[in-house]
Order: sequence, then structure tokens, then C-alpha cells
Amino acid sequence: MSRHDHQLHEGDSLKEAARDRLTSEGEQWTDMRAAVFDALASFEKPASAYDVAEAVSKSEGRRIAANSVYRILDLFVGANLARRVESANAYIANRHPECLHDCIFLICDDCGQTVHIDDDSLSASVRKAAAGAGFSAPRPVIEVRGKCGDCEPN
Amino acid sequence: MSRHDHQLHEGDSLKEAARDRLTSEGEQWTDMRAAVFDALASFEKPASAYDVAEAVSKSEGRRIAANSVYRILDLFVGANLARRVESANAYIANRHPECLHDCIFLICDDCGQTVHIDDDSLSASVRKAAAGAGFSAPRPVIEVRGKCGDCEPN
DNA sequence: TCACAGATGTTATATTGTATCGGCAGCGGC
DNA sequence: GCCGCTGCCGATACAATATAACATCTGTGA
Repeated sequence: MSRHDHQLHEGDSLKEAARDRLTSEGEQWTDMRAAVFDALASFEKPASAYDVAEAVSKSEGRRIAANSVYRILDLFVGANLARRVESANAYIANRHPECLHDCIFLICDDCGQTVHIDDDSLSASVRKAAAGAGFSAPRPVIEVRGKCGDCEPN
Repeated sequence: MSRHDHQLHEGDSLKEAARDRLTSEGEQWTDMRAAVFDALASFEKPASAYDVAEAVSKSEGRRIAANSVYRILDLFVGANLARRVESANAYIANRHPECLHDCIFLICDDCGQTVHIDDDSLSASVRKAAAGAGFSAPRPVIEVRGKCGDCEPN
């Protein structure tokens, strides 16, 4: 597996990295966006836009419409601050927003735990296979539904 | 890319293969299921359950609820007669229901054209990468959103 | 005939996602 | 200051996707 020296942020470090990334795209880091990012990052598992809306509503002490959350999540995905997990209709914070991978998600069907791996050689193979069929592949979606080590009886 | 001698069915041949596959699983091949399969196979592109419901309603001359279609599509997916395209919330008929692949979908974001490739070595690599993270991977989801040769300006 | 199981019908509801409009805050030009 | 522009957000409605609960039908075997 390919390896490199990127950093996996957490807590304030992650938040800062996210803010830097977003502002470097010419977008604003508003209170609302910070709240949405906090809420998203606080989840261990992929969270639906509605889960995030609920969490933000709680933290803000007022009702936040899903609508607003969608707008912000879309922005985040575009800026690489978050990823959409297609097979779960959900979103997950990107722990290293500063570097761009075609990442691979492993989602446990039992407990929902999700880990992601960045195997650039593997995703490159997928791109290449797509190119072989005449497709350009800006966005490979590689997700694996299965069972994690804890849930797998083994 | 790995190759083997499976057959790509179409028309009546496909329908027969589907029926044989389903009955060999101990399930019934009813008129309703045949109608749903026909409708699904008649689409060039991935079709939503509601699209299929509409098509079946037309062919049957009476309203078929999405509900019934979902039940049957789930059955089809379980029996390998159809695949769910996660990133499109849609379904597509499997042209070779008798053999089991971890297939890879290439979906054109512009025209919706979808082709699938069966690259067992590639999907094996994905399984292996998942196993390396402690995951068992009964269901790899490999989908590539991009542009097909016709839509890519090139 | 009766009981039962599987398939389908019917209706309702839950979840996810989009469209539209209007308000408001910031900001630069005048 | 005042105006008009732009980006962000609130609010509502609506569309699309998915599931749940229960009724009905139909064939099969006791």
C-alpha cells in the first residue's frame, strides 16, 4: 500500500486545517459553517444531513433547517473538507483536508463503523480500468460494505 | 484484465437466464416478476424503482405501487438478477445472472450511460485492501462517476 | 374444506434531496 | 451617509427515494 506523510488531524487541529482549506478556496469560514463542521466531525460514523442538522440545532439552541446543512455540506465536499458516502446517503468529515485522495471507505453493515484507506495505486488502477472503457474518471466511488473486525464472528 | 467465457444475454435469452436463475434459488418466477424484469431490462441506463414502477404500470395497464417494485428489485439483487447502483439510487439488470462478479460500474454524469466491467483482479485487490484493515468484504461497491467517451470533449 | 405460506395490493409514513424566495449583513463606490 | 451589489442564511414547499403495516389473493398440502 502506498504511504505518505500526511497528517491526520483531530480536534482543534482539524478544525483549523478545515478553515484554512476553505478560506484558501476563497470561501468564507462562517459561524454556521464552523458549527456544521464541528457537528460532522463529532460523529464517529457517516452522518446524514438530517443527523447533522439535528446536532447543529442542539448546539446552536435553535432550529437549523436541513436545507442550510445541505448547502454547507455540498460546499464542504467540493472543498475536500468532507466526503459523501454514496452507499449510505451520508457524509463524513475528511481528517486531512489538505491533500486530495481517491479514498476508499470500509463501512461495517453491523455497527456502522467506517474507516477509510488511501491506496493511490488501487484507485489509480480503477481509473485506468475506466479509461480503458473510454471513461474519464474524475470521481471514483470505492466503498466496501462488509463487517469490521469487531463485528465479524471470525 | 481478466477474461472468461461468460455469455452476455439479451432479449428472450436474458429473460430465460433470469428465470432459470431465480427458480434455481427456490423462488417463483411470477408474471409480476417477469414484468418487472422486462421493464428493468428495457432501460439502457440505471433506473430508479419509481421509473420501473411507472414502466410496469404502463405495460400492465394498471397502477403498480413502488412498494411492490422495491420488494421485487430487492429479491432480484439478492439473486444476482439485478444490481443496485448506489451512487445513483437506481437499479440495472444483470446481463449474465448466472455468474457472480464484483462488478465495476462506470456511469456518465452527462448522459447517464452506464457500462460495467468485470475485472476480478481489481475487485480482488479491493477486497484484499479491506481485509488488511480487518474488514470482511462481502459487497464491494466500485462505481466510477465521470464522463463517457461520447460526452468527454477530449 | 381448512390452514398455511408466499406473493401482491393498498395505504400511510419516513427519509433524503431540491427549488424558490426573501431578509440581512458586509462592502465598495459615490 | 446612501446606494446597490453579493454572498450567506432562514423558511417553506415540494420532489424523489425507501420502508412499514396490514389486507387480500392464490396455490398447496393436510
